[in-house]
Amino acid sequence: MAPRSRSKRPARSAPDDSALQRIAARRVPSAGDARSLAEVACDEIRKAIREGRVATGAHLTEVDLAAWLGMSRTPIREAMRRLQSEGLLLNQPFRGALVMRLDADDMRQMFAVRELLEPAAAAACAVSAGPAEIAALRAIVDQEAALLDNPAALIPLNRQFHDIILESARNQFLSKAIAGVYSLIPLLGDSNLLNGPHAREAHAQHLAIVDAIERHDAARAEAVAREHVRHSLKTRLTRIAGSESQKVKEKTTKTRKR
Amino acid sequence: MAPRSRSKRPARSAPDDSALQRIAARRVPSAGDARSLAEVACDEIRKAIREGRVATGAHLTEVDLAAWLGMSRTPIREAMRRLQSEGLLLNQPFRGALVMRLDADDMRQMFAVRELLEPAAAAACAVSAGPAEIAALRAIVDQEAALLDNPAALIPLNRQFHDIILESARNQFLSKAIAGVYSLIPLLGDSNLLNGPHAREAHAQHLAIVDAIERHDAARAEAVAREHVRHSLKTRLTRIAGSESQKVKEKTTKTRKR
DNA sequence: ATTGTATTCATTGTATACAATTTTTCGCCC
DNA sequence: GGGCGAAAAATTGTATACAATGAATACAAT
Repeated sequence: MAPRSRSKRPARSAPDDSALQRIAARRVPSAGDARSLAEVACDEIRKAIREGRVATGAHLTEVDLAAWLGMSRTPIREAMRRLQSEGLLLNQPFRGALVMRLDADDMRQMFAVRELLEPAAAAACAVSAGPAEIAALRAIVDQEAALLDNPAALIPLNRQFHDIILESARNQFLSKAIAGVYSLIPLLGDSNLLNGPHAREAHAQHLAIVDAIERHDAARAEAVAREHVRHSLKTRLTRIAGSESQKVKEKTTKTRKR
Repeated sequence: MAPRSRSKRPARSAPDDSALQRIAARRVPSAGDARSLAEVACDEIRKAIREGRVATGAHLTEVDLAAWLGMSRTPIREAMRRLQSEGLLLNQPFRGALVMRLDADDMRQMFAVRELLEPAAAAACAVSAGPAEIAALRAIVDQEAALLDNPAALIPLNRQFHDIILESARNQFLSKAIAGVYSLIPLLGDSNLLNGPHAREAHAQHLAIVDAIERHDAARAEAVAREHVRHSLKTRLTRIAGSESQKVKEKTTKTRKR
């Protein structure tokens, strides 16, 4: 037990100097950050899943992840438990955790729930949104209009848009239910917004939703939101059908690591 | 296959022989139980909340719970994290976790979500339920009819009824969304089924739902399920209004400290 | 060769020590 | 008496050692 004098959390002795580890440590120690390692681990694993660095169906164990992120098993355990309860990981007792994989049927189930919840949120928002919230929504849609050819910028805007609607709906249970579904969207692969025509239609629907909310027309907001969800599912299913033939060769280029 | 040590989790050196600890340890060691202490802690804390042994708004710390249940902080931490993500506990950094308290407005929000999800589940069940599932539902409703004056027996039946419908709906995301809401119902206090007249109406509605499901009449199942949720909210709100005057003396269960 | 059994391995569960950070308390000066 | 700051207490975060258990494997007997 050497009395190591570790000043701060960030720069631990990391024999593993992979890029991921450094990204994790770069969380600006100056500000009153104080993020726990468990949170860091959670975000890193989420990001790795979202970016496809760990394939769906991959086998993750506590020791592997601990070595990978340069921390002990304790925060890793906590992160894995959280990701399991979110549904991103599937616990396989004594055999590691699997990165959840969703097939087309799962996707349809997910969108069936979104089709229930998101229109209800839009309707509730139309009822209770104040001027500030409407202005915020309008601002986002305006930014979208200017960035229609920049999918990378569109994605966070889209998230903000839906977050504001959810907040304005003023129903914590509705928010939590939708959040539970949203957290699994990364498992579906790339965002629909990378598809130009889809992004334009989505933007038009966002605009129609904001218009309806501004007029406090709950029925209209609900209807457009429902159409928005349906359109999103349709695009995804089309993409799946289109990439069906390419699936085979993708297998070969998959993770060669570990 | 049992020539080896049959000792499950050998009674750890527990200087604390509180009643709760023994109850936790008495989880039939004969079967292939193998429940982790974290699960035990989770269930014990849930039960204590449900039975009102810890008041809503109470302050729980890791060390207190660890001493209470006779285990180390590690499994307690895991249990608390789970309960926090379920929404039963609210984390107050460095001040312990609060047992969440729901007011009448929270209750309305919760039931608004139930009114979205449960009718959808009933409708989906009406579409996809097979003979076995319909028979199971019918059996439960029959048992209910015989136990209308025994609320304690009615409560698990009610839970089974809704669980079967949820399973038959064959949508894991819908199930998870509803489960997320159900887990907070203990925070609302005693079950509505303790109220005789309500129990009878609820039973009649269950019967109507099963009839609709058996005829695969999704619209009817959905409508009755919606009415079922609304009725449940109405009963709860009436009870709150009625017990409003008694709230003062409930304060006595607070924890004494310092 | 197959099957039953013992051994080893991999993985997870739990306890404990310690570090870090926050809240609280207490003494001090004004 | 009331702010102010430092020490103390309380609480949580993290690492690590070890125990327990499921899975895998080697090996012997038939």
